[in-house]
Amino acid sequence: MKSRSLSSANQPFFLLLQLTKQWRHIVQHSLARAGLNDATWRPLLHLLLLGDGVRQKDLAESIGIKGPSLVRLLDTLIERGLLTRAEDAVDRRAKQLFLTVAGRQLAEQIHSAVETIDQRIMEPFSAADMATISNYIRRLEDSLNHLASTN
Amino acid sequence: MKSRSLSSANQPFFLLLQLTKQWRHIVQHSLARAGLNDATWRPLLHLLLLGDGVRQKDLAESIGIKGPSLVRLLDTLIERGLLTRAEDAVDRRAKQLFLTVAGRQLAEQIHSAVETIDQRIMEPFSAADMATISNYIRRLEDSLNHLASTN
DNA sequence: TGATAATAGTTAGAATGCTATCTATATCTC
DNA sequence: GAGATATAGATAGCATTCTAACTATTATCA
Repeated sequence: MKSRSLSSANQPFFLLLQLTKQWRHIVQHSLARAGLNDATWRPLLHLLLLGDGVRQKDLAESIGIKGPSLVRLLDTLIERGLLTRAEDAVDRRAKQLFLTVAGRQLAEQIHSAVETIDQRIMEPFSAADMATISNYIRRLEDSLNHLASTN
Repeated sequence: MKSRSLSSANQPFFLLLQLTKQWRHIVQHSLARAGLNDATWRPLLHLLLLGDGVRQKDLAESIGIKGPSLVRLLDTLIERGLLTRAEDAVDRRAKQLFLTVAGRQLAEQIHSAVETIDQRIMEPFSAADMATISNYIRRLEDSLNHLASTN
């Protein structure tokens, strides 16, 4: 039995899957070298960017994960003294999140490390390239959303 | 404390992460509707495309996962009678993989479902768009590989 | 040719995501 | 304002991936 063409392996989404996997790998590696060797860096970074007092729901959405996935990560980070959970005075169902001093310091380091990586990766691309890429990503998003909504 | 700009959330890799997540979600959903509701579709599809007799190592690389991740998936698929593992006569460390009749039938269904999804997603894009996208993906790959190799 | 390296696959255990379900609180509608 | 519905977060359990360490076999080369 001869193998048929590997058509699907050349489809954009297959390649993008590989690409994003490698990007995460590089970030992990760089953070590990800076002594930040676990994967809870995303909540810290996004909390830094969103600002203190954000709710878990909004942090989860910013990171791109679901609420329950975030809970365990936060538990770990709180255990390590990097952030705190506090009841929201306005809505007692909700919790607000705050970086501790140590958490903020770490988040700054992460921010700088990730920014450096992204800059280095995008170095070979011109501003026009970047704009084109953003545009294609937006169009792909639209197409995916359309397909998802019409089933 | 005011929130600073959400710069990193607009970086291409963050967006690509979301994009690929959604793509996988759509594929899962479509396969589930066709009665193929588990996530072992990728080994079957890639085995179909690579052809019978492929080694586990090569299948893992084709899928984009590591060897140990594949082992359990294959165990499950073999248990369900969809494929078989056989010792390679030439290299007795290696195993060759073969689709059963049922496995091949299922793999054909998966192939057709995934192809349909990709076609529908890429429908709004011209051939020139596709070429441009492929080119950008290749350049991003190169840049990532370069960064990974030079640390 | 015999010691050392490398390679294919497996096993064990951890990390990180998900869905379904639960509790507590808030909002909406009649 | 009471009952129905919706929302924020937590918990439980499953799925998918990884790394590290192990076995068996093959390749290298001194």
